[in-house]
Amino acid sequence: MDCVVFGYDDGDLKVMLIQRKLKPFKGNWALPGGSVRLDETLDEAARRELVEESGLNNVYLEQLYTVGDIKRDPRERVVTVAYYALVKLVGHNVQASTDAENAAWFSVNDVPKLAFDHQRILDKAFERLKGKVRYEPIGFELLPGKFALSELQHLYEVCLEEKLDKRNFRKKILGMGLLIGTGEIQKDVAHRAARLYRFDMKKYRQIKKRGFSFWL
Amino acid sequence: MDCVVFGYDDGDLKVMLIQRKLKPFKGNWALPGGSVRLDETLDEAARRELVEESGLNNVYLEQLYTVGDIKRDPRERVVTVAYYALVKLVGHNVQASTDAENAAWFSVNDVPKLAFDHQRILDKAFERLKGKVRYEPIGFELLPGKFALSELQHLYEVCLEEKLDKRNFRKKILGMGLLIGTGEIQKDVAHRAARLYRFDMKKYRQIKKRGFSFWL
DNA sequence: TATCTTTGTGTAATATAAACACAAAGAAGT
DNA sequence: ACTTCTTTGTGTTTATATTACACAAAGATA
Repeated sequence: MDCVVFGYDDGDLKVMLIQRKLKPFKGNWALPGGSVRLDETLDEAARRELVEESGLNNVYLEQLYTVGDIKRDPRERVVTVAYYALVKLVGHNVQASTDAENAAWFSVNDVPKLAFDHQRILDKAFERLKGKVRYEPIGFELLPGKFALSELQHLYEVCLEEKLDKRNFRKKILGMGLLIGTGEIQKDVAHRAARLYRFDMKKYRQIKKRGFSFWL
Repeated sequence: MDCVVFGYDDGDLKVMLIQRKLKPFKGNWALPGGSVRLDETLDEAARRELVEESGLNNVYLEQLYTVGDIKRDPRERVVTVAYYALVKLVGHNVQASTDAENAAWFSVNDVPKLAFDHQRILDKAFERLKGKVRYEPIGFELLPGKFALSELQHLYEVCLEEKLDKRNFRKKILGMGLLIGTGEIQKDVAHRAARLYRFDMKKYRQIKKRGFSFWL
């Protein structure tokens, strides 16, 4: 079980990596992961690992795919189920390192050489995120509960690797009626403060049942 | 490893099932599947199973997801990687049964009670097919090499579970420039014979690289 | 020759997406 | 107090894509 943990911080999409302390690829950076216990489902295992390695609870988690190439682990044949997670870095004050393991966040576009086939898994996870962020409102999982529209737009630009038009973006996202103005505004910014919104997940789930589809 | 094998025949989307000869769920219908050997990748295992159980070679095959619920097999904890396959039933004259196993094709909308959690897997596979058929040209994997536009449209209607407008469908699919008229027409039909087309996979792969995206 | 089913074709109306610029808020510096 | 700077917030026009819709002719059958 391996997990690609994405976070968004400082206007940049990050991924959490840990430095291996054990033999194959010792010292290399790798995706956090572990073994699935006999008394837990795959999803439970992924969630447990996430708590153990990052202290993060209650995050968006989704199965990615399963890799079973014969030589992916030099020692023996290892099949791994890969997951990816989206976590709210800002404000959550994540301790990236637990267990005395060396863990850190890297920009997805500037990742060191990874152990095993973890780069391939990371690529696949990013691709999935890129595809899914358009038709499911998962981008919000990476932002704090309250955010400015410009932050949301920038997140989308990073995930999609493409520039978006400000007015069209706002028209579309506000037109869906899923953002609620909190009445609050940004603080401690060196320019005009933007209004803060939150995503109305409850409403989304309701209208989704009635055939609404998110699209950006 | 389990595999959801879809076929399209008689204007209907079918799925291949085998009747279990062994203990848990003996006599019940189930998805074809088997164990992954130590010297083969997951994809190879799926392909091998497919040949063994249906004689089918060279089919579209894709990993679906991995299920690891604790009690899905009453005997012990079994994790299975589910695949789905799209096969050209018409003309290929598939022997659905090999191995003295009892195998048969069922309409996806009229499936008997399945062993294990196979109904869930089937549902998930159908959902994936439904989603993917719109943005990847995988529908053609279910049709014979040469087909009439009305057949293609009907296949899409079955996969998407929605009626399509004939003129708009033809406009769009022909407009992509990926169908080649073979010059041939239908034979042995009790009405005006339709022109036959084939899908230009080579061209698709080329223009896909240049950013073209299939959409229906 | 009449009947039946299915093919093959175009246009107008509507909806969606894309392109585009500027005034005002508010913090920082002078 | 004033100027400068960065960022917010807002509509309209144009182009493109999607939807809705009907009928003549092909060819098999009786």
